[in-house]
Amino acid sequence: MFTLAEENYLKAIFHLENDHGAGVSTNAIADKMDTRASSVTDMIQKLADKKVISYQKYKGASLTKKGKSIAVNIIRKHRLWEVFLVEKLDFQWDEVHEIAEQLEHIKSDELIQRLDLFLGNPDFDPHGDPIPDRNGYIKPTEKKLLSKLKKNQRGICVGVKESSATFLQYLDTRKIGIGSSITVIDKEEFDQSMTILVSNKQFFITKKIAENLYLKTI
Amino acid sequence: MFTLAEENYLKAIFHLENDHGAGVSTNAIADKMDTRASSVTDMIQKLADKKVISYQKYKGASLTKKGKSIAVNIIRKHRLWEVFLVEKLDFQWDEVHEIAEQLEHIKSDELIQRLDLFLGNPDFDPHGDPIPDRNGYIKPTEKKLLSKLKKNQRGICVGVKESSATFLQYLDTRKIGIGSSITVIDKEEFDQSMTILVSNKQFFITKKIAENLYLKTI
DNA sequence: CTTAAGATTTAGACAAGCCTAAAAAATAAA
DNA sequence: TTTATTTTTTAGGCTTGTCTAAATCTTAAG
Repeated sequence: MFTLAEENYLKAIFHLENDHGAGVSTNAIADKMDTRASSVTDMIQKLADKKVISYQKYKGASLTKKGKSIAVNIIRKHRLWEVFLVEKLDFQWDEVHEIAEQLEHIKSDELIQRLDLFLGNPDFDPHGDPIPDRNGYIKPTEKKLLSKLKKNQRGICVGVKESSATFLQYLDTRKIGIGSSITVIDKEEFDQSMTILVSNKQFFITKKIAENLYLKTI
Repeated sequence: MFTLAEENYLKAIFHLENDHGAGVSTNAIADKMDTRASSVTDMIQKLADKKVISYQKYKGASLTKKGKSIAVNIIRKHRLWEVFLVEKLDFQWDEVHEIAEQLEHIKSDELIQRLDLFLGNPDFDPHGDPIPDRNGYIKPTEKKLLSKLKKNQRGICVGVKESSATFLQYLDTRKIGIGSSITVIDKEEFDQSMTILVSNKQFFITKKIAENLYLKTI
């Protein structure tokens, strides 16, 4: 059995490997977990002893099969709970992350199986992230960052990369959500900023925003 | 904010005070928490510092107003989650206690308020225990232990005192649940055992069973 | 190739919660 | 009321997960 702290480290390492390729540095983990590098070293040594990551001094860490399976299961729980909070309890999509961070650590396979059924076996969470199935399989989705689109291309918003409350609220005020159609009206070479069209309104967005919106191009 | 361990101590002290009157002994808490008396001493000193219990060396502990309010809130959460598990996820009443022990520590007032609404503001949990309202108010219920009934008296089962899985499963096999009509056919002076009638079947039950079933007499 | 900068690890400390063993206080028994 | 028993507390230690400061390794620069 794994402690809350261990589970959080595994989850963080999973996300880091997913975003920036295998082999995660101590500092990268410390950054993500908002803790000190020395604390990370302690923990990854423990996780290596438990065979959930492979690790060599000074060479970074990466999840073993077992570690990945644990991490994916936590993510599955997190995303299912988010669906519950939004679909059943009428929370807004920017309010659910923190609560799901707690709920994801509840230990009961039966509970998650039943929750999944109760929610109708959803494929995506409220932010468009895919929900791993019971075996840890994550359906691959072809999605592209808005920042990769060129002038005049368009797509449907299928997810967000960041899911901080502030970013989601930013999107809300501009009526951008999962399913929104987005067209690139103009793109500035210099700073990668864009003018986009969303439901007949034009918005100016920075590179940072465009790098956190996933689209399915059409 | 209170840690998981602190919350569990407060809950235990609340239940002990409820069952056996104010002023709870160190050993009683150690027993309930399945821990050592010395650990209890450590913790109640800490809780006293935090003003959630009043405590004098060698004299036992009792909850302050603040401590009681925290304990009742945890119990409220526990019971609401139990309703959710049984009503929405189709768990059996003997399967929910352990999961609710985890869920009761999730921190979000908004969550509980919405959960309460989603469940239709239930008054009782699946074991017949009253659910405290948002202000910590527990509706007083007139209920009597089956063990207090005399020969030929009858009542409706409104709750169980114990809610261990083994006891609840014992009741299930005899088709005894919330709402069952129970009549005392015979009561043995010597050992307080009883013969009872439940839905046209007679059962022999020991004193211990009778002391864990709450009835509303009619 | 040698040094400086940056990343990582080690060493030592601390708080929370638990433990065992021993001391002290309270209670029951003689 | 004095002794024996039980209860409770203290003392000291252990683990988990964190920290700071110092040491060590890696890498980038000259």
